[in-house]
Amino acid sequence: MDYRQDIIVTVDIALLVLSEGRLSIGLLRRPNEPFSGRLALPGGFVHPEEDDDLAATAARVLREKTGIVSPYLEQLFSFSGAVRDPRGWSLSVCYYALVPGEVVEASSIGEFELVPVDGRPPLPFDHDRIVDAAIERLRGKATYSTLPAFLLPETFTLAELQSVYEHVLDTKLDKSSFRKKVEAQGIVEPVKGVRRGAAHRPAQLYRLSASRLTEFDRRI
Amino acid sequence: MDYRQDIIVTVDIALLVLSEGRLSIGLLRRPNEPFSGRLALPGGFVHPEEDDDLAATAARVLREKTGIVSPYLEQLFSFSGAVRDPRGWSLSVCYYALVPGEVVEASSIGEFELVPVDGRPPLPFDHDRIVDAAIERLRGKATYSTLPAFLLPETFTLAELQSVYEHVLDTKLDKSSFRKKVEAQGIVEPVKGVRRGAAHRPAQLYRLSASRLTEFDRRI
DNA sequence: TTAATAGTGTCTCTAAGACATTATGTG
DNA sequence: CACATAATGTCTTAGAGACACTATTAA
Repeated sequence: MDYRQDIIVTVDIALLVLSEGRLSIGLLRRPNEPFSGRLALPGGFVHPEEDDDLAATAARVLREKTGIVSPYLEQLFSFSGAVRDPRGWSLSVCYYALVPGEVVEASSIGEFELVPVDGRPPLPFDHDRIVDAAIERLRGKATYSTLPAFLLPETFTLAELQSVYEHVLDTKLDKSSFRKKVEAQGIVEPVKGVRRGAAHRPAQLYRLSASRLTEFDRRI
Repeated sequence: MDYRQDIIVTVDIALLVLSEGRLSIGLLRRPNEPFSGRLALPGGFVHPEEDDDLAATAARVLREKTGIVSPYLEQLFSFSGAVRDPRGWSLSVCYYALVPGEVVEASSIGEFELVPVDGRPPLPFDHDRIVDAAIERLRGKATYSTLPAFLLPETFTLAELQSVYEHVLDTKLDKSSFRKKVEAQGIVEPVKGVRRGAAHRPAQLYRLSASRLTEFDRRI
């Protein structure tokens, strides 16, 4: 029995970066049809012989198309249907990646562009829905996890950490409350070194206590 | 160009029900190979001609295989890889459904079985991972949304609502605090009628203010 | 010294938790 | 009436928010 179906299976990746204080998305100019020449999310086909699973596909596609190895790559959602791709009934398993700005600047290649998510050009396929879903996921998890910290380099100051939460949640947070929360949840630990250079008291550097995502204590 | 790939695309559904006070999963005895005769999640192939998208596939498969039309059906995760299905490299887009016990009893058909999630038999494929992911999703959302209420019939008492949260979260909640929370979030509204029959004061009946999932106010 | 941000302390207010009290039905 | 659960109130405590105050650097 032949189980092959007429479904196009792809992986697309929403690469989120904080660039110049704005939440931005990584886009590539498409070299081929459909939508040749348009900016779109990096994506590609699954290579069953090469990829153990779709997470491997996502990491490979991101690496091959942008040169980036992301410290945070999570499955977002699978988008599907008859009309989202002009080639036919398609299924795109989408991932989102959070990357420090420094990583993008160090390893970006070719036709790669960072565009602020607000004010981005309309994207082909249903890529706008994908970007919106990625932002919503990031926002949602930001209230109860260390997720936004993955937009920062490995060490950071508490002011930088607060700032990234503020940008992601699009709100101002109180410095004292934020620090008390961070302290209570034990999500960061100080490292040797301070950030100096400005005309004020230097700031202690920290890193995440756990290298992977941690969720805050929650109760109903 | 032929975009067909050697990937088996299926949809599987984790049907969660509160049955006799225990969180349970709906299983079907498989009529065909692989794993013929074993209890497994309801699942099926995508029918591109018939299904607008995978959500439609999920609803159709659930209806055809169990007779159930679920009031809550949400995409869970896509599981993939070379080894999870003996037929080859496969991709299963999984959904989870929450259904009131009454709906299952009214419309179940054939070889359908409800099994408590604790103490279920080992499931074929990677269906145990899928069930675990569904429970984890339900638990996670229970702390900040009305999700557990979809395990109840349309009208319910506050004691029943509290009980379903307690079963899902596997914890005891304080009656007074729970009611204050429910009141503050405005997630339910009273309907005409009370639940009587026991030797004590009758309980007011309520329903969800919004027919769809609502999330509680959260802050970092 | 001044300006700027780092870092901490204090007060208030909201809400969760523990637990008591009143309300209202059935047997 | 007895008794069970519904429904509400009270007190305590934890934490968020607002904001003041001290600390430490570069210019």
